[in-house]
Amino acid sequence: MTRPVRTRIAPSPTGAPHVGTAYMALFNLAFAQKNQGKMVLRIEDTDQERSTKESEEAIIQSLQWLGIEWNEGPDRGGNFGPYRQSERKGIHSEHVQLLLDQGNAYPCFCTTERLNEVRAKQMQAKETPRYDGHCLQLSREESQRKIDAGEKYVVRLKVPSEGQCTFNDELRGEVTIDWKQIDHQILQKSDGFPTYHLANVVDDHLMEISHVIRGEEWISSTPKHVLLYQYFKWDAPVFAHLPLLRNPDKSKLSKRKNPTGINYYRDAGYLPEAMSNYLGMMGYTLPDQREIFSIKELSESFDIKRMSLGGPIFDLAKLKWLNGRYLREKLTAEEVVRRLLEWKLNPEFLGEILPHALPRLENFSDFIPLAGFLFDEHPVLDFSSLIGKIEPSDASKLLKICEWELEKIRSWDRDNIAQVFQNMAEKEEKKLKEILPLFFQTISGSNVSLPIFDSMNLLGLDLVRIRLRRALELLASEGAGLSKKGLKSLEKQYRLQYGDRID
RNA sequence: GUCCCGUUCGUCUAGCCAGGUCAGGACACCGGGUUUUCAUCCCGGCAACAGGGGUUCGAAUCCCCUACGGGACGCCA
Repeated sequence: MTRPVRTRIAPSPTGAPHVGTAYMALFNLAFAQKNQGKMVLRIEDTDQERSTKESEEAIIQSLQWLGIEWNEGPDRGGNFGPYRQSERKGIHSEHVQLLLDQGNAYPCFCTTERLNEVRAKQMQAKETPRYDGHCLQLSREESQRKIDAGEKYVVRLKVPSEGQCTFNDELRGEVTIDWKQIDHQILQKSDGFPTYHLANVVDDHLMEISHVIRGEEWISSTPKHVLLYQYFKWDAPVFAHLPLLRNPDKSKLSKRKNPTGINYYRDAGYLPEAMSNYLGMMGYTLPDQREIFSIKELSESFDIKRMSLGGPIFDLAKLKWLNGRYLREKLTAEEVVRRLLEWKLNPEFLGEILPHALPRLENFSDFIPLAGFLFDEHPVLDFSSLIGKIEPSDASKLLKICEWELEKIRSWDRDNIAQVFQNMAEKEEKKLKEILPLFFQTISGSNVSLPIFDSMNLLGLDLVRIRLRRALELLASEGAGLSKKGLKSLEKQYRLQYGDRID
């Protein structure tokens, strides 16, 4: 008897909703639907430092925008809850305890410093960095004494030191990895929260997930998961590792090189059905080679074996073409009008713009030239207007720093944005007035426009970022860009002056 | 560096598993037509089996090696 098909998507709520998440979700959904199964949304918020409620809400909202529906999740319940890992901490610790009792896991008291040293040494010796088993030598009594004395510790997975692990990947067949390559993975952090590996395996099992369909990046840690299933004496699910979406330079899709936020595409005026259609054709083609299809059509004929394994490059040009076809062929004129109104031509958004525009208006005709850039995917820039009186090389530097600094903003609002620029002017020992024209041009493509901080606030980080990048590209094409070396030294200097970057 | 995964036009891909069609389609690009402009639409063109070796009458397809690309190597997921 085969078990009912249950798939899951397990995003970590640590930032803006990512197209990669949507990509995986789409195929998990298609697979579940094709097999009369269910899809679960599980929020993996075991990283207490970075997880936020806002991010969780944003992820749920943007997946829904795309038309991706799940059967069970924190927002709608189900019989296998809770669906938020932070609420399952007790379950996870019980399982960690079980492993400790079995002797398949052990407490580790090593300091970060020691671990770094060991790692560095191994790298130098051209070995795969791996925990050296230092605390494995501790007797149970010794460990207990340390714990009782209040020493901080983590729990590590005991991994065989010889032999190899072979598991089956639904798309690639057998994959074999030496146990020697596998680290004694931390299962429980010193804050008592489980790591991904433990929580993921335990929850997948308890939620009766039959097929784990996830990104290729997980292949190398699958042996850890397989081992956990063995230790717990559970049947492992079927694993299928999908290719990763790529930047044009073939590296893993990243916001530094591509808009990766789902909301970017919404805000830039793409249709959700075009977006999910486009994602569906990354690495997959319907048996009849149709290019225009809905999630429902994708699901009806979905065959996971048809996935291609080479990482597809996320190409804006084709997405744009596809979106155009939806606009022209799939929607009626009335529907397009309605969508346009829903998008940005609604009283709420116009109402937010108006207070900034009104003092500058003499008649309605003035409105569009003034505020049009808020509706652009990005404005067309002109080199000499862009740099104005500023040194071109300074311009590149400021734009880059601005990008890094804006990414640090926890809550995107006018005041926090203004603060970034105040701070930047101070650190760069320039007057705000001197550096701002550059950003007026970058954001609006003009120096006759709305107040810059409010404009940025209205645009949102994603749309601001692409403008910064466009400006940077223009400068580079005029020979005023940052060289690889220049970027490196700028980053170093930046860290000193502004603190670490956030990725 | 070590291990794992991958590789068909610039890009997304069909074909591969069950060897035998001028390697097909789409985006982009170029050219032509329709359109009072532009866009749409239509027609045409450019363009790929990473390299080498094997198996075979025959290899994009099966096997091996090399190269290249990617991913993983965190008290992130």
